[in-house]
Amino acid sequence: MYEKKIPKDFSCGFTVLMEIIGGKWKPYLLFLISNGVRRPSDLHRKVPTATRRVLNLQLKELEFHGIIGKKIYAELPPHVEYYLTDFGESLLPVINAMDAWGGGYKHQFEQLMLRKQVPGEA
Amino acid sequence: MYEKKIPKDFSCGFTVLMEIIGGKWKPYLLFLISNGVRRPSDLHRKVPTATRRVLNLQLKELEFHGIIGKKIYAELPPHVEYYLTDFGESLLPVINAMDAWGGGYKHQFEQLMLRKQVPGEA
DNA sequence: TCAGATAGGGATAATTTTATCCCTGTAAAT
DNA sequence: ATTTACAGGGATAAAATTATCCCTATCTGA
Repeated sequence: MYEKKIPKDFSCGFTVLMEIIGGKWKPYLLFLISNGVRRPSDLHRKVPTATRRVLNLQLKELEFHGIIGKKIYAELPPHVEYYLTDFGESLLPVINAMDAWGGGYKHQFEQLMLRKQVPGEA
Repeated sequence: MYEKKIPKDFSCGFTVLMEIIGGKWKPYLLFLISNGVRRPSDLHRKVPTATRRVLNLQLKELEFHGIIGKKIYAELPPHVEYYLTDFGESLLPVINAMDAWGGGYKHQFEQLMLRKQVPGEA
């Protein structure tokens, strides 16, 4: 993936969690997969903003940690499907809690961000 | 802080949460502050790995979002104390849930990371 | 008077994460 | 025969985040 020069301290559970779901597209990919979007091309259609390349990288990391699994069908043209593992399922409540908290703050958050963008205005 | 070039989509609660606590030292700072470590210099002593500069930046962002507050005592030498706001308190359960999940996976995680480091070994 | 503690921040470098570009291969359809 | 859909990845650039270095100011104590 990428050889880190500054070692992280994984004695903290929080840091461990972040290592696993802390990629730009990972939480969204998990959401999609848990909602039945399984094939790489379908996932890409749902997240056209990201490149296939980038999605592949994030999927590979999720797979590395056993959050998702990958079924490769011996067909041509290629056919691949991702699925949430039981371990991955155990993550959903946590992600939902995070999303819920953030959702509650969203409105106020947007107000704040607006002020940041427009300090004096031209 | 830093003028971003690629706009983020904050319509998602998860993204909002990440914007708030997604800094390298922020969760740990929150933990410390919620446990009574209030003054900048004390926080730095607890996190000597980070520079005062960096801690200040992260603290400023937490303050910006109303997670923590700052009391400036009109004394010399300067005296500053941070505290968790009520809003910040509401974040603790979420952070705890995250930490708990990661803590449960920690052991297995360490095993995985070891293999990553030592593919074939010299 | 000089070191050390308090708190803060500008300028810039290093690190880490994402994005972009382009290439491989096969089968079905036009 | 050329295009399209499928899946995957190397090389490299850009963006974002952290880290490093150094300077300001005031008061206390040696």
